[in-house]
Formats: sequence, C-alpha cells, structure tokens
Amino acid sequence: MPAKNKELASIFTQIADAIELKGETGFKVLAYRRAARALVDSAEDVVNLDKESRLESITGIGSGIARKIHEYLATGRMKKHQEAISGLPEGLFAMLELQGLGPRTVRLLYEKLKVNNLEDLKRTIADGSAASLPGMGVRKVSTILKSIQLSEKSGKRMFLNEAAELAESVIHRLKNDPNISNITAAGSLRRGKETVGDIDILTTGKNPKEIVKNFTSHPSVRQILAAGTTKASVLFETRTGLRQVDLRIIDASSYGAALQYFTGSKGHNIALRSLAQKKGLKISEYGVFRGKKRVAGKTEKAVYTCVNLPYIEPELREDRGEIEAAAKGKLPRLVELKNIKSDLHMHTRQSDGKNSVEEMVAACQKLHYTHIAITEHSVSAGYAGGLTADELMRHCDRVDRFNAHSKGFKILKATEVDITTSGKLDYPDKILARLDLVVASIHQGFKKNVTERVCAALKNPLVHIIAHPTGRLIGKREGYDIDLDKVIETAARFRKILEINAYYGRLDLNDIWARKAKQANVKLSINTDAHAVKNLDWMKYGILVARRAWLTRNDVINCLSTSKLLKFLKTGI
DNA sequence: GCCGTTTTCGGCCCGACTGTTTTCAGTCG
Repeated sequence: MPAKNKELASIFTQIADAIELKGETGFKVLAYRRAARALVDSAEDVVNLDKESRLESITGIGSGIARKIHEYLATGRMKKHQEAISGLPEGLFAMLELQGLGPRTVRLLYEKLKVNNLEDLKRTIADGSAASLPGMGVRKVSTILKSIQLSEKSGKRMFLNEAAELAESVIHRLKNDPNISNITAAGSLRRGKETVGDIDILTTGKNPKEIVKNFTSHPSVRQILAAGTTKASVLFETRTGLRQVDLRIIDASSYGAALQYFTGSKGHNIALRSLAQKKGLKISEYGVFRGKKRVAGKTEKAVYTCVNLPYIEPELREDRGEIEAAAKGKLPRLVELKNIKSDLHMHTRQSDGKNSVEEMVAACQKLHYTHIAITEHSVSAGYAGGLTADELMRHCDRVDRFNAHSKGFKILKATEVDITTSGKLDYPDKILARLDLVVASIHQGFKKNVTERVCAALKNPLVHIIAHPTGRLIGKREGYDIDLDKVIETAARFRKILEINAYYGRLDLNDIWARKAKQANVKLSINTDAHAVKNLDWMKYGILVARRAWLTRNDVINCLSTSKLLKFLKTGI
C-alpha cells in the first residue's frame, strides 16, 4: 500500500474515533471510517490522485475529505485532525482497541473518573470505582478486565494457513454432531484474505442449544465470550495464542442469505443492501424481503438474483467494483486450482530444500502437474547453498537425461538467480542462456536501488520472472522500498512475468498489485517457492490471491501446457 | 461527510448478545 494512503487512512480513523469519543454519533463517523478503508483498498497512490485532482473518483471520498487530503499532502497537517484530537489524551485511542469497550464507555470513564489510559483503567477496575459508574457493574467491568488480559496475550492476525487449519479442526469436530446438517467457514477466511482476524463458522441444524453447548465445550476453548441460541463466540487456545471463533446457527431456509452476509466484506454487504433497498427489498442474514414476505434466502445465488446480479465469487467481495462489474455482466471467470499445470519456483536438497529432485517430481505428478521448474539458488546465495555455475550445468545435464526418458512430465532447466547489489545477475549470460526459465529475485541489499536493479533484470532478455517482487514478509517485514508502478510498467514493456509467491507468509505480489499488473497486461505466475514436498500445497493460497486479483486462467502462465509455456518463454507470445 | 434509477436534500445495512435495567444502550460483526 502506498505510504501516504496508509498514513491518511490512520488519520481518518483517528478522526472517526475522536469525534465519536466527543459524542458524535451516526453517519459522519461512518463516512470517515469508510474513507479510511477506501484509501487502504485503493491501489492508486493518493499522492498521484491528488496531483491529478482525481481523489473524488474513489467511492467514499467526497469534496470534504478530498480537500482535507489535499491540505495534508500540501502542508503536512490537517486542521480537522488537530481539532478532533485536541483535548483527548492519547491513551483513550488505545482503550478503544479493546474488545467490548466502545466510545461511550471510554468517554464515561474519562469524564467521571479521569481515566486517561490503560493504566488508569486497570486502577479504577481494581479499586472498584469503575464498577460504580451509572450503567456499569461488576460483570461489565470483569469483561473489560478479561479483554485487557487478552490483548496483552494474543497475537495479531493469523496467517491464512493457520486460519484455514483452525477452521478445519473446529468443523471436523462439529461434523460429528448429529444435530448439524450443514457447516462451513465464512468471513475473511472464505474470501481468502491474506490474514484473518477471527474465524466465522456457519451451521444449520436442529437443537441450536445443543450445538452451542457442543461448540463451547471443545477442549481447546479457553473462554466463552457469548453463548446465545443462534450464535456463540469463544476463544481457542492455539500455538500462536488465543484466537476468537464465532459460531452461528441458522435455519436451512436462510442458509444462503446467512452465508452471503457472514462472508462479507462489510463494504460489499453495505453496497449490496443499498442496491436492494433501491429495489424496495431488504436483505438481512435471514433472507431477502419485500415487506414481510421473504423472496429468497436458501442459496447465495438466489440472494444475488433478487438484485439482478449474477453470483459473485467470495474472493471478489471487497467492494472494489465487483457489484458494478456484475451488473454489466463483466465479472471475470476466476482461475481455479484445477487449472494449474505447473509450479515454477521450488528448491531441492541441491540448495536449501529438504527433498530430492525425484521426490519433488513424484509429489508434483501426484498433483497432476505436467511440468515443473527446479529453481535452486545462485552462487552468491551462500547461506542457502547456492549452486556454482558448474553445479548448475551438471544439474541441467541430469535434467536433460530425465526428460529424455520421461513421458508426459517435464522438468524445466531453471534457476532462481540473485539480483546482486550491483544490479547484475549472479550468473553470466552464457550460463543463463542454456536454461528454459530464469527466475530472478532480490535476497540482498534491500535498501539499495531496488527499483533500478529489478528493472535492469526485467530488461535482460534472458530473464522471465521476477519472484516475490516486494520482498515483504507479512507481519514481519515491510517490502523493499520499490516503485511497483514502474516495475509493472517495465514488465509490460518487455513482456515479462511477475510472481505471486504462494507461501502464506509472503503472498507477494498481493491481490491489489497483482490486479494492477493484470490491468497493465502483465502475466502472472503463481509459485509455491517450496523447500519441501509438503510445501507444494501452498499453491491454494496463491490461487486465492490470484482470484482476489480478478485473474483468469489466461492471466496465469501456470495454466499453460508444457509446449505453450516453452513457446511463451521463448517468444513472449 | 457522502451520495444520487426519488440527484443538491434527506437519506445513510441490519440484527444478536450482554449487562443493567425493567425497556434499553452499548458493542460487535
């Protein structure tokens, strides 16, 4: 995300929090929050939008907020922001982060007890003064205390793989409950978002009370946050801390509406409901209603049909133009895992992988791939057992021998060659020329002219793919300081391919940039970067990113047959 | 503050759970 987008989004979020703390309710608050999210979701740099006076082309940004953005970019300050936060101790904003503690309560604590921060809050809870406030009580205060303890103990958002595994384990256990007929995960996990905050599980069945009891008595449940007759929320103990899992129990006649609703995103649902409203319909998790009459609800498709839209895939539901595209019949037919014929970035024991070439080949044949690329590290990646030029040539000889005897499966002669700090590639051209596929990437000098180095690699006729183009590690490391717009432009000009690295900790390019690449007519390659056989199934996470980026099978070179891929690599066509 | 198939005003998604209350406000998703 462009740096200023992020900066401005947090400013607008803080304005929303601040005016809410000061007693503002309703739609102004909502408008600031919506603007913040719009900035986060936008692939366009707010700096450019402002320069070209196109800020208001983003839904959720009107003249008022556009003016404030311009003021901030021009002067480094925003009067409205200063005004909003003036007189409010900084600690109040941290208190708002706590589950179960909202603006009204924070304000009450601040005004009546001079609670300025988390420390004050703990003190007033301990001495009983918080519980004696009007509208407060012992139980409410104990909920807040638990929430403080939780926030000190729990990690940030989950990686996609952890979320998928947690959901799978909860669903696996509940499937044995004879009361349950349908069960599935919804929420951001179903949309394939790169990180997941909590898990939403949706069920239909009889005896909701029994289902809730079964759910809340799971051995890994450490705390029950809420348990009613239609929903329950609990905290699960996992290897990365406590994680919230929500369960909803829905009547079968509402299953589709509920699935639609609980899949989100929030922005998508608001847009959909507004559309329904204009048609005199009301959409809730129970169905689509005209007056009191339910006109749909059993399936998701029927919900969309009611507002004259085709079914919209969950990965597209981010309020990024999917509703407009659906209305025009211009939704893409998204790439699927079953379209994938190859994995073009993986390592074996020859460099820093765990398995042999033969083991990787056998595993990929099981996945019904028709070809793969073994891409060992290059010579200067000493830490990763990079191959010398001689070693790489001997590897190529072995691959040639393998291919000579192989039917219906081919290994591409390839490398993951380092782009060195000087901007050169780590092997001479005459070595690279013998290869079918050259994947180039940065593993050193993250702060040294990264854009220039990557663009120089893109201009080299022997290079095909740039792997993990930003180098980000989710939650651990921001990407390199790289100008992706320029990289995409250069890739388009020289007909080069950008990678979606499917490792759940990278997912690089992300959905927004991969979509931008597609719009610039750049092809993408989804690869696992597997260092072991078991990593090969990360492909599914890369597919989710690709689908969130609106990619079809035509945008992804892993969907090409062996001969078509080889031709494409040689000719760019 | 944003937005427009009711377009420059008057709407803005909808419902469950909890706690403190005795009909509802606050919070969450």
